Amino acid sequence: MRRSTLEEVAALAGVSKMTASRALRGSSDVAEETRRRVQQAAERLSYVGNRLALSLSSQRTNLVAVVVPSMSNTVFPEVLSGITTGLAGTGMQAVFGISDYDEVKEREIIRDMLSWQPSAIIVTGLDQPHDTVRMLKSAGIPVIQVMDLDGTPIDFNVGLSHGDAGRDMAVALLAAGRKKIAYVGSALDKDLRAGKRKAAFQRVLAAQSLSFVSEQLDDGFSSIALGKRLTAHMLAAKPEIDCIYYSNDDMAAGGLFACMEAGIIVPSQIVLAGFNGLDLTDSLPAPIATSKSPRRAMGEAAARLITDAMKDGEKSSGEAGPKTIVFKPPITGLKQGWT
Amino acid sequence: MRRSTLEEVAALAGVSKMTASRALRGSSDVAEETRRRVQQAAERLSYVGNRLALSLSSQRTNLVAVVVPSMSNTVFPEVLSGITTGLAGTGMQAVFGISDYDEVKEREIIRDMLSWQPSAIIVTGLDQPHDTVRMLKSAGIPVIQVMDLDGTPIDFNVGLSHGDAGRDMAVALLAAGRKKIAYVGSALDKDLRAGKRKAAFQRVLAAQSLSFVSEQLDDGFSSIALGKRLTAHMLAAKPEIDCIYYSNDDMAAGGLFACMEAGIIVPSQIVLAGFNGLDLTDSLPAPIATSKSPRRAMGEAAARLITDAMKDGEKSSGEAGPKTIVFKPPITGLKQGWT
DNA sequence: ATGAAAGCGCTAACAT
DNA sequence: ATGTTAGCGCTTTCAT
Repeated sequence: MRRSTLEEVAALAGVSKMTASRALRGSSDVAEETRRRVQQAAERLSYVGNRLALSLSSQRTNLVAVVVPSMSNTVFPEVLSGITTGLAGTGMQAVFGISDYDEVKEREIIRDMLSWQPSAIIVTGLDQPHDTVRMLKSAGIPVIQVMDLDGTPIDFNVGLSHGDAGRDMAVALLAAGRKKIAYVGSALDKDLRAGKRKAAFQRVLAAQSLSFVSEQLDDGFSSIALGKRLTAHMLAAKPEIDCIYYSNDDMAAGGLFACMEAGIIVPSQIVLAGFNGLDLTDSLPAPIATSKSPRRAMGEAAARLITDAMKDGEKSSGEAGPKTIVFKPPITGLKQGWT
Repeated sequence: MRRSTLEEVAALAGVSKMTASRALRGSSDVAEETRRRVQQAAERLSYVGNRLALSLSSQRTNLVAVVVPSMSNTVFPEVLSGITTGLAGTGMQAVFGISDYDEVKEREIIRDMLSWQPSAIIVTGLDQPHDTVRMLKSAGIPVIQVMDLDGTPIDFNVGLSHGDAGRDMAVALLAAGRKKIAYVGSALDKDLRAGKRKAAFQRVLAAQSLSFVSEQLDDGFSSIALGKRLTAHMLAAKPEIDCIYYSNDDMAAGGLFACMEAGIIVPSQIVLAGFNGLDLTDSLPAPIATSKSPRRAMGEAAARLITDAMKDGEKSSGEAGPKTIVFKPPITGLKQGWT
């Protein structure tokens, strides 16, 4: 069953294509009677409308391209969810792409997305290679970089400083009296933001003439299972550790389960700290410290930035709102007095 | 900076639009020298290509529309991930939409997706209302319904029987000697598949003249925190319960944490059972029973069905592979001898 | 191996 | 309030 076209609807309603178009889009100056006939015709034909033609003709797609590194880590779907929510009712629609933490794939996906002529594009992080940045710049649309602030944005920027997050957590753990701190992480070559947190954390330690008493790193992607395994290893080798900083909450939750199996009491014997503030962390049988990143809010903020930019574009007005939106993730799960 | 067009690339290379088009798409009959000149021109202009025009002209988008109910439950991003993986390298590209478990929203999103003229569409479940089904049918493209098998498919179907899953779990729990079984669930009016599992579970109980000794239901979406809260309530009221079936693993994991806080030993005192087989379930400090649904594999199977259908479409050949792909989720986390 | 003409389905801009 | 003309940027088809 071939899809019916506007022309067919118009013919059935006995009007011109143009009138049919106006009627269906709810233009004001169409006779009520005409509108009804057109709508009935469209209904009868199950008319759907061809947005390729619409967008090509009108020169705007109302598409927002979004590129994230992964769908496996809950964090990114949550951001996407926020973006979708923020875009709801604006006529804009998000389209998602996954880069698999791969710069080359990311470039190809961005190119691909740009070929659909989106009205704006949201990408993860600030660490795109030069040629990707060049491509983004020459697209001539608002570019929003989300989730990270540590770097030089192309255009708009929404996120949090992972350097600050790592630093703050180190300060908080030291303030809680922890001295023998270890690190457990994974895929740091791919997850650059986790690397920034770790580096900042280490800088704080170094300032106190301290360093990680042990490190467990793995190439695989972060997961509860991996965090559990690496932690079990580490605890077996270095039982004197009194604190572990993890690349994120998944790993830290796994660490908690490893401690429980080893009969090590959290947090009195050992404090565990992650990053993200996954919902999970509020329900665990023992507290783990974490930085609560507002994923959904970041997504919504990015969406808002775009809708605002579109409005400003229309009015061709001068100033276009703030270019950077800063979030500060609070630390939870860490109480004083655990010395 | 306005986006450059094929015409501009062609002009810069000193050839016609058509030759430039062929050169960029790697058509065989273009002089090597010409091809080089065109590619250089494209490079110089950061030419990206307009897929709206391409698709409008060529009458195919190579887009696969995918509609899922949510991004908050990890399960769906995993399916999307599988679809993306399965589509990689085929020239097809997935586009995602979220229905928020709302039939009306779902219809509008499907309509919207169809307006982009996708080459195929994947939707979640078999329970779309009539008018949505009608719309899908009249789209004239392959329709793949995923994640559920209990119902009448429109076209292709990939998934598992939630009825069977609920039944099998009931049988297994009874075989493990559990008698006082309770149910904890949420959003059953929206998550129809969880409802199917529960109903089938109850049928098994009824056949043994049993029924749930207690039920805790909630309107909110499933989460670890909610599972924990509802379980704590239930255990306080009915300490004699020796088994709880949950609407899914998130809820069950929360249930486990509630038991741990209450000092109730899992699984000896109480067996907890969920659904999905989240990665989490392999690492928890006590086992919870679950049906491992192969989310990623289901996504990949759906993708494969589509790529096969496209090939068959080309050859215009008769038979088009199996229309239904059945997955059987194994039960894990449940050992005999817990009587 | 290259080019010219026509058209994909729609809307913008200008009539009337 | 309705219609006409032109064209969005590309590919298809047919020439050469």
